[in-house]
Amino acid sequence: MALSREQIIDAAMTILSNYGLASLSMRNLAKNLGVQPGALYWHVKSKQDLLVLVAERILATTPAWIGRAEAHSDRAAARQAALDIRTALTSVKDGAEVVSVAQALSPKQLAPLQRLRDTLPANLTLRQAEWGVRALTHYILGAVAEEQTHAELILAGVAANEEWTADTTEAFIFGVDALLSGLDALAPLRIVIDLSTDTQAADLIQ
Amino acid sequence: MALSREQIIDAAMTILSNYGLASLSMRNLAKNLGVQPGALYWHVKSKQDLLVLVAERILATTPAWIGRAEAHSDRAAARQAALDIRTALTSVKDGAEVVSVAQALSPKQLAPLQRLRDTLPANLTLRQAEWGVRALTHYILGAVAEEQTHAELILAGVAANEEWTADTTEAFIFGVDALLSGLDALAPLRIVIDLSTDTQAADLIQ
DNA sequence: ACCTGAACACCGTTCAAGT
DNA sequence: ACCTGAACACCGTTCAAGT
Repeated sequence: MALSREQIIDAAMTILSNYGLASLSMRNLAKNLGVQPGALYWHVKSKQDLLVLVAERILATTPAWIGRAEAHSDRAAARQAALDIRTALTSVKDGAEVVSVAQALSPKQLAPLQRLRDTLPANLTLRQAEWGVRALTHYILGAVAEEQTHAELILAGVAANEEWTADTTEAFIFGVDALLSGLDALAPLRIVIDLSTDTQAADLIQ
Repeated sequence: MALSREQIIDAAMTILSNYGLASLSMRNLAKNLGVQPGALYWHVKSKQDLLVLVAERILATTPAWIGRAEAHSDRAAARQAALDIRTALTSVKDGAEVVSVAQALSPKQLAPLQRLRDTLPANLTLRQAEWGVRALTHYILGAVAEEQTHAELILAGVAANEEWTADTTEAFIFGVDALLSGLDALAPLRIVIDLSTDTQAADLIQ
């Protein structure tokens, strides 16, 4: 049967889970699929292209919270969203790094991250909300990437298991809470105006 | 005259400035120095080793604020420190990515980042301060890396110059302020105790 | 439509041997 | 002490040619 794009992503995920990003080469991937390297390029434009697909797959295990208005502006929901993304990233070796690279290659292509916006304080400016999502995203990806590479260095016996390593979840949440609390504090005062009837005010908010 | 480690770092910085991280290979570096690739390995343990040295050089252009107690817990000082780090990173193509990689390879080796701690709220727990530095670091490196790769994509004509690109400094500061404000909010209440005379209290704080 | 074979232009690293 | 030459084991990507 003919090779498929989905098969390629599957094989990539397997390599990632077992050996990590360093082993995810097009040649090695082809070997695992019993195919010549060039064959992959009929299904996928480039390695960068593939990495974006893999990143989407990694984040796909994320629950479909949000997009639902009830979650909006709920601090607990935001914290939970961050934790869900974290577990998705942690489910595969070097997951955070893969997503980081993918997001650098094609920014804002990754829907689950963009959906963090709906959990942020509702009274943020549009620009502020955009900045807030990016700040949260940078924090999450950076923090989890550090967790993962540090954990792998320990497994390899290269690094010592320092004391701070232990409560990695607590540390993660601390950063998320700090960011969320700060976003709340920086948000403009909440002014109750019905924008559907007051179009002048709607303009002012940009 | 014999090659020196310093010369190698110089040449690496030149390549970085002119062509970016993708062009910084050991082989290309050797060619620029008029030397065989193997020669580099007498002065440097590995490419990873070199990247850490280059990262230190990039951050070395950072002013030697802090470490001075006056800066401690001053929000304006913290904001300025973050901005100084940002300009250091921006001074070289892919600077933020280089430092990110270096920091992933040998965490906490990079002094200027660690010195951010001295600008954080003084009443944070030791653990909290450590987490705070890491959160700030992740944010700074992530945000500046995005700025830089996005700017390079625009130069290459690959990406469109979207509207949000403009006030990149404003966006950066917004994130820093959010984080700092959040850290303030999460810090334990400030209790005025003279630890030099009250050793029991000193123990409690860990 | 889908893949092979083979090539092109690269990598990082090691190490005997030279000076 | 410092470097060359040459090799080892890899990369991503392209593309005529096959089926």
